[in-house]
Amino acid sequence: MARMPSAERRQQLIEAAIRAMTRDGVSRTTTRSIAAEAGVSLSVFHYCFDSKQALIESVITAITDHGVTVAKEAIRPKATLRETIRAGFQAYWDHVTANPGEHMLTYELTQYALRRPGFEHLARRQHALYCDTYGELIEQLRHSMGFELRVPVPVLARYLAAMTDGLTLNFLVLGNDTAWADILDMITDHVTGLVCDQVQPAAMD
Amino acid sequence: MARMPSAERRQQLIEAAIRAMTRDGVSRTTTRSIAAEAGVSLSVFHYCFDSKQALIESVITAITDHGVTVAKEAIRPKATLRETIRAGFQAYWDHVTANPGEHMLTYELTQYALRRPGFEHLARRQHALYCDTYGELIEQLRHSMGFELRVPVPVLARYLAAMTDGLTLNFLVLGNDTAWADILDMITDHVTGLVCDQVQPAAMD
DNA sequence: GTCTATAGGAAGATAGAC
DNA sequence: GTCTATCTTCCTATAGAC
Repeated sequence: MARMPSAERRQQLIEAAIRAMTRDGVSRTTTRSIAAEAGVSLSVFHYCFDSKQALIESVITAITDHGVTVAKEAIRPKATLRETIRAGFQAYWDHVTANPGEHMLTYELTQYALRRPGFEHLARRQHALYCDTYGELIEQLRHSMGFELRVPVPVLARYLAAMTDGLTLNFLVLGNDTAWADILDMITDHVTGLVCDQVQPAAMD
Repeated sequence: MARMPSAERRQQLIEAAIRAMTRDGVSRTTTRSIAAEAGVSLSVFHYCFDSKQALIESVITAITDHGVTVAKEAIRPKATLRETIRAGFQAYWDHVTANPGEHMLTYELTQYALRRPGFEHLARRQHALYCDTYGELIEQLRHSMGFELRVPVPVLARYLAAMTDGLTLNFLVLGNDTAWADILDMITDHVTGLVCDQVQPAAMD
């Protein structure tokens, strides 16, 4: 194999690990299968990472950061607040249905982290970042569209992070057998009802 | 060790497996550790179960049925619909905070089942049962307290199953650092607002 | 930096005595 | 039914040549 700087090899191994874990599940993914997926030998793996745990730590960080990006891109201002919220939920949901393996992997890694002593902080960082991201998106909308909320922003943010997580897991288990659109409509109504308008709701920033 | 009928030994091993998995996590629980927890030798394990997977199948079934029981016991009619709903959420939440390991194990087993070919049906059964249980509880309340809903029962049931699941996972990761009571209040308001009264809301069956 | 080869251990499952 | 002992396989990690 061609020689390559360590940093690049590390990135290559992280991406290979994500592919292998998405395909086979975290518990069935071995250092050998990751090295094979990356097209390198086993000792190259251990040249770049001290241990399997060190690699997984990098994988969790990468997956978490990517998840935050996905959530942020789901919000695109529309004509009304309701449409903005509904479209945001839909964009997130489209990502889930289009990339079930990626979301499945996220859950697996959360539990992996919770179960390894010294790794709990990675799981906490992941969920805290999601809560913070929702909080930022709410504040952003609140300022651009001009409204107040009947509940504190952190409470709503925590609820949204947890609730979407639960819907996602439920979809991963039960699949597309249900009128998910009805559920997204219902939570849109709920969230929309939590705002008390201060200016014209149709006005954009 | 004392001789024992197979059925009893099987039950003993299932309970030992649940204790070991709750303590160590599913992936770190071995046939040896289960046998040790049950106080029997490794070959007794394989005398009672063809394989580790066969035992885990029994464990998943047991855990799922227990979870349904917990959910059903959370609902106890109160003076008003709102109080009934709020107390139901609280009872479920008290169970989560008092038995985090049990709920954690439930999530782990769901993923274990999703990842083993031929075991997906156990994960689906688990989540389908939860949805059905919520559906039954809703119908029961609807008849005893006399009201109609603005959304179809299966939609609300699916939402409640998924949402509580998400809140639980969020708690398991982030712990008790938040005003969870505010979130339970908020979802109580939401659900209460979904009913359109047909008779006196304070009347009990 | 990358390779081949192997150390060292732990896992699931089985054999055969009692 | 239960035991001890063992088979077989697969894993992480390392050693040492190139």
